[in-house]
Amino acid sequence: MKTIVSQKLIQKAEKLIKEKSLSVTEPRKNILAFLLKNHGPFSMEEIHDGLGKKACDLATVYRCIVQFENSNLVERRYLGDEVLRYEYKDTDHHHHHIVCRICKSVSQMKYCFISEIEQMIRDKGYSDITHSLEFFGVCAKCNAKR
Amino acid sequence: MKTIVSQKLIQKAEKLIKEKSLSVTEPRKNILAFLLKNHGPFSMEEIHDGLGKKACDLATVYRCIVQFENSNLVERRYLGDEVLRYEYKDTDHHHHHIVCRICKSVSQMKYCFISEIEQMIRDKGYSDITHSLEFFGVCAKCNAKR
DNA sequence: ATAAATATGCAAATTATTTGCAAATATTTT
DNA sequence: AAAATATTTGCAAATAATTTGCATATTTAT
Repeated sequence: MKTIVSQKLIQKAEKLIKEKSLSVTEPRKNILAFLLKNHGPFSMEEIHDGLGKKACDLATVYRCIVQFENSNLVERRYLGDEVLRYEYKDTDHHHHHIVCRICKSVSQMKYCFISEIEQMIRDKGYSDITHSLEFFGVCAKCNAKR
Repeated sequence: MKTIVSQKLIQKAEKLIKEKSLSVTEPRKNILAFLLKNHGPFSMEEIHDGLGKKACDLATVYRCIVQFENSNLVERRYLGDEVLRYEYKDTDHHHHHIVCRICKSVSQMKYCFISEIEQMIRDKGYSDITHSLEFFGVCAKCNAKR
């Protein structure tokens, strides 16, 4: 997945990083540009590999991704195996994934109601469909405390 | 979360293990009985601790849980942190979870459409609600091969 | 341009998970 | 019911994933 990232994407990455008032460094620009170009989601290693000759240390990938996550630039995905993966969080394009249990291919899907979604997935030729759905929020007790 | 597990639950666990034609061992009975009694989901460590004096080796918990998962007795949950958790898979009670981002409390929820669900969660006093939804299946390409 | 603050690379530490193997337990066969 | 076979367990060691300390390099603020 080593891909050449255009100057344009590097600039967009830079802009996004600045908007979150993080310092703009080479590794951060490269990592974010990579995620802008390639949808993913990717594991830490895959991101590291994907940077190719621009590679920074793997520890730096970990540190950058954690920061991007905190800044809401990146979101973490869990796809059923034990690996956590990360992708650029485009606020305008909320979506979910269809993961093949066998070949692990990942394709994207627009959001809609569950049963319609499952039908859609079936229409795409998938079988044995299951899903994982979890909600996160701040509970009443914690809301009362703040 | 050390709880006394009744003889009844041990027997139910035994029955379930037999039905999957796995050999019935003390650690397996105890682990499954614990999951029958306590909803969870729990991490490997939490399960291990939960067994209390009946504790087997932590490695055994790992091995048993993997087998239960393969046999569809247990399902794995990802709740947004980096820990994988496991719970008894009751085929009659498909459900999802609401996880508090702050206190990490977990409560259960019956399945329904997303927007209705989110309203329901809001009604329970949660705020800042997000969710994670992924689908898994066998893709058309892989289906063609088998 | 310089000073202060922050991030990086590298190596080492930590943590989570898996594995090999001998002993123990469970299942199957007689 | 006992013996033979197969499977599982505990323990310790290995592996893999993630995090950390710290000196150096880079970035931002002055």
